[in-house]
Amino acid sequence: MCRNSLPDWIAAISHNKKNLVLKKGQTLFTEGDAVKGIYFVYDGIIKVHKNWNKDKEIILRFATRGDIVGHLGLGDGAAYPVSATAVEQTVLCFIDMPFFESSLNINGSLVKQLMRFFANELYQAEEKVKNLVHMPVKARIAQALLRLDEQFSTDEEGYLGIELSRQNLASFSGTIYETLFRVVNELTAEGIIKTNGRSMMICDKSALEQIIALENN
Amino acid sequence: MCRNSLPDWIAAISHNKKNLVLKKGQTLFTEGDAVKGIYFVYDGIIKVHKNWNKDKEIILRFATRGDIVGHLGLGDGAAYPVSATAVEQTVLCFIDMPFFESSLNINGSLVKQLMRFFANELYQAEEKVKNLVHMPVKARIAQALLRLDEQFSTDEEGYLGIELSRQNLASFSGTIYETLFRVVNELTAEGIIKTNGRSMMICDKSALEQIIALENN
DNA sequence: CGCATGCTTGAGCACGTTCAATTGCGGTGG
DNA sequence: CCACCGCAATTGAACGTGCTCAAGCATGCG
Repeated sequence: MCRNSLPDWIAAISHNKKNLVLKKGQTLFTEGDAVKGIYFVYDGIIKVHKNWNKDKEIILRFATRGDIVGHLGLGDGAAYPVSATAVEQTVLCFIDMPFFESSLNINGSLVKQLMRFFANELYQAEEKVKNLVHMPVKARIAQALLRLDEQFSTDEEGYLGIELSRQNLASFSGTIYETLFRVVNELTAEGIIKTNGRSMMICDKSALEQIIALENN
Repeated sequence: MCRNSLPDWIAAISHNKKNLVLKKGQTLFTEGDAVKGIYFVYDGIIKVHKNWNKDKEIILRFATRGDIVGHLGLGDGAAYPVSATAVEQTVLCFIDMPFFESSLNINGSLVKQLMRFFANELYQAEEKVKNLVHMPVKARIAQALLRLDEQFSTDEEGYLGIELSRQNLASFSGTIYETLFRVVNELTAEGIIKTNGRSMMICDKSALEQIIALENN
């Protein structure tokens, strides 16, 4: 269903494995950590990000219920090339690599699903590359908001189902705190989004799409 | 061997399929084209790129002998999200999707290799995302040169085994023609690279690495 | 009550892009 | 053989976006 979920097979694999609970802000693994296995998110939100310079990071994606994390460990590298941190309290299950590999050997359909999943992830990543090169900040932020809107359903009032600090939103948009601020202010002033202190609400989705479209002519 | 090659299995699949020859500059497919199958490069170089605005593009990667092209068609989209164009004369073989899918069903090892390949591609793409966000142009160009150096072996004099127009190099570095120009001039003046009109030569690899390292502190 | 920490805003600056003008060169036709 | 044209290479100057830095507020906690 969601492009990022492998609902059934992984669930089947993982159902008798031990669960893991991460509190908000806790980190699951960090760039450079040795690959031990992969993780399957039952509930909550994990951000997958890359750091440099202590207070600079770029958030590549959010993993939520039904998503997997750490799958880059399936590549040739012996270490994770990304970090994973809980954005809110998250329950996940750890599948050690030997077990996972043997599941892959037994279950051909799982591998195919996984391959397809990777293909979609790659698509997303390359789209992001393109956007970073040719879109101005405001459009990137608009895009980021729309992606959040797709991925996280909204509550009854219409607020996004993810509570993201501005810092995180900035990192997800590929910009810095202050810049994100001014743009969010703009968008709020224009009546396109609003915030209730906790989360955000997109009031005018087509306005966001239009901001993005300006660059794609 | 090379992270981007699937030497044996695909070769086995493809050995009785019809070959295809593309002249320099010819395009294999364009963003939005319906996915018909995937391609396997026997010889030559294909650039995989995304376009917008007629004369603006970003080159995501180069596919060369042993690489596959069009594999994003394996994702959920019905259309290629990228374009593919020959940088020099290229021989490749087309494998239609039904045939390829059935090969995947028969040959579990192939799927696993492919999955691993995707994982590595994803790693590369995410690395690129990071670099675009936090590196200044000069460092990105240095990085681009090093990647070319890795991927394309050098001739007896030490020149890169790829003849890339400056326009292409700019697109690969995520910048524009003029900017690339000035930086290439700088690098030449500093004695780090040189050019013989056809191709380029990296004279001082560690100097390039140092330019990149300045940003990663 | 005072210090610390994070939010907010302002001003300046730098990098890289844009635009335009000039040069160089190869091909073509007179 | 020279003159002209066209296109790509090259350079210069100016502009704008978005980042940096730092000061002003607010909020919280000892």
